[in-house]
Amino acid sequence: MSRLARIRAHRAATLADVGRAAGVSAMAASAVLNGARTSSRTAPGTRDRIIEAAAMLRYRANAAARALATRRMNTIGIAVVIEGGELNQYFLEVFNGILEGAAQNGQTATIFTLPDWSDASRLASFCDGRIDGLILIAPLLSAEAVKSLPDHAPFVALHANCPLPGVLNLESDEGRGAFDLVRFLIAQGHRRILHLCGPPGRIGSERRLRGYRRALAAARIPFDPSLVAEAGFTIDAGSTAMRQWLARAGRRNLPEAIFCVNDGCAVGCLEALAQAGIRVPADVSVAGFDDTLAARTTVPQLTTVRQPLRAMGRRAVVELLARLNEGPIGSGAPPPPPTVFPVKLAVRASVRMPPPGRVVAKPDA
Amino acid sequence: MSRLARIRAHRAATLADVGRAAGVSAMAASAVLNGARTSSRTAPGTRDRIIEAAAMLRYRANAAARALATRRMNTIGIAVVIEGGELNQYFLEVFNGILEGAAQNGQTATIFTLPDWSDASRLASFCDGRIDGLILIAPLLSAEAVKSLPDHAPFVALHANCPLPGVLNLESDEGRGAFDLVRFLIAQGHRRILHLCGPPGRIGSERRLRGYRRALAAARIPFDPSLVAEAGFTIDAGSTAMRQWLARAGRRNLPEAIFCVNDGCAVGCLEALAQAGIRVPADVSVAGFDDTLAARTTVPQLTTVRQPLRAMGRRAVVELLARLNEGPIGSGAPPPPPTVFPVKLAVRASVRMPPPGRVVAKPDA
DNA sequence: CTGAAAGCGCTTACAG
DNA sequence: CTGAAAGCGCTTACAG
Repeated sequence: MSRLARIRAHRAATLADVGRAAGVSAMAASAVLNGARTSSRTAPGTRDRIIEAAAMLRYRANAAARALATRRMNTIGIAVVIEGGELNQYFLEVFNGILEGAAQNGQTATIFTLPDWSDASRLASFCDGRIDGLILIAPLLSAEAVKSLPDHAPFVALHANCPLPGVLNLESDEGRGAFDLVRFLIAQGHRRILHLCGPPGRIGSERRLRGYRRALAAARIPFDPSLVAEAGFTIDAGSTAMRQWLARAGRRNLPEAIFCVNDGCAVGCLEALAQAGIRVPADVSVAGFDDTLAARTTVPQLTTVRQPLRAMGRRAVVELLARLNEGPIGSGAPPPPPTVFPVKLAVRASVRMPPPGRVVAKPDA
Repeated sequence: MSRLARIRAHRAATLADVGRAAGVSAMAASAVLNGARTSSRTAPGTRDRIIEAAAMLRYRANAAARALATRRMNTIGIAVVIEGGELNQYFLEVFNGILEGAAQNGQTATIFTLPDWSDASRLASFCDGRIDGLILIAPLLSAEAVKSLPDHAPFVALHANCPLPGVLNLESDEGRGAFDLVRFLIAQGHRRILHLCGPPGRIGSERRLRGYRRALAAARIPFDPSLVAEAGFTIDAGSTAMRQWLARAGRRNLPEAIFCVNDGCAVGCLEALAQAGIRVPADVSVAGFDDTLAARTTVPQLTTVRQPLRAMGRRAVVELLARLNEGPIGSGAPPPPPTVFPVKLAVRASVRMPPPGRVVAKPDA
């Protein structure tokens, strides 16, 4: 196809076009423009002519052709479930990290959204050459389902619900975070602490609940089952659960503090409290978990537990690329040991501080 | 390569593998498995054998090879600037819409993040076959810069700062939204209305400011330049601007209402007011713009102007695909007329309602 | 230092 | 109804 015809058809210039313009073969052009290894094999004069021709024609190597030849698309896939039709804030933070990591490594990221995790074959269908590997965001997959996934693309998971064969799992020390947070609430003088917890069967829910119970035990505060109410990870879940709890327990039995399973839940909780005319933190302290953007957009801002979600996203990319370069591991392999990221208390205005001068008993002294 | 060797190398099965297993040519397999047009050209028995073989081998058409042959990757690119290292809430809403639209049309989406809009050649480098077209999110590009973009991939913009040659621009009726919002504030009895505005030179800032001024004029309220303070589109910008305004004007000169250029700015404004011990809406009403998630995570929730950001994201996908199928338009073409989406007032608790029974003068009666 | 050849895995006319 | 051939645009050995 002539250059003119190509322009008519609005096609991008090819290596052959560049070669022709520079009076060399497409191959020589390839070596100069894209070859890392053989970049010095070309004579300087030829080299310059090729580079000039490429610039003039605005040559860009076609990614599909290159991928076909090299078996690398330089694209990372991200599989995430959209709940309630919305990407949540947790994902936004992780995603920021993944994008950073990808950019640093010359990769781009493609998103695959799923209605739920029930259909593992949809995951398999993503591994068709569009991506080199896949990051699973908080997957609710069984080990069995993972075995049916193709083994020519590596997988890395963030906050997987259970160990997955051959899939590296990045998690954070949620139990510790919940423990530290509740211990902090106790240190502020609170003893009657309501926990709006997540759905059962979710590892995140369970770890946070266990951290709550351990902190109570450490302070010798007896566990009161009526102070645990099932909510969930969304704003709606938080506001509904809080409203129901208030209706049941009555306003006179207000807890001193509320530990919500995540920031979204805490936002809903704040909403329900505001509607009931209950002030935060004057009447009751509220805390969340995750330290997503939502924790800084509430007024008062939320005391919460910071998960290093961006760092985890970046790390997921690095691990994926490492696996890609190592070659396949095989889904018959045992789950690699998870990588656990530390968490950190983020103290903000939603928790009432003890009045100055008042001596507060150390919870675990 | 034999099937065994392929397994060893962890390669996916190819059309040739499927053909071999079914005793037909790769071509026949292609017609059955991927051919839309010629799906009935194959004899039923052959057909079944091919389908069975494909299932057994877990065949997936290689996307890179298919893209090379068809010139379609079935992937949409999204170009967005990350400010302050973070994707903002505006983008999250638009992105949700794009993902929905993409999923409905069998497309996936790839994100390209930019540090700023100064380097149009980076945009060009995305159009290398990885994507079929590009959606520009709030681009700050000159018409000149757009002319240097390749014309073998279509572009669609959301909230472009100026008309872009050959690029469809989706915008919303921001001026009208600001007018309606400020008229509403006036209808609630407010006359002294502070506007925390956006940076100059940004079309969004200017349209909102103009809407504000038109609403004042319609109610015969004289424009007071000391009631406009430059803030910006972020939480920090809002809180800084509000703090400075309070320091300058003094607490005795509090406005009756504050119209913030967007929700993020309003969150910052609420923060500054809370720190100063000023109650919302008892002491002052506050309103935002955009109706992002942040508008529902503040206490009290924000009165704001709803932009149909998700619908706009979905539409961007549809328009892009339409252009893709029509064939190229050429960057010499004049900017197509923009598509303007309607906006809608979202009334929430952050604006004080007039006491019941009190008669409020209609602002434009 | 340079080019002709083969191959990546698919699709699209074109023959039979 | 089915297959052999050519081509998409690149890279990777292999000759000269």
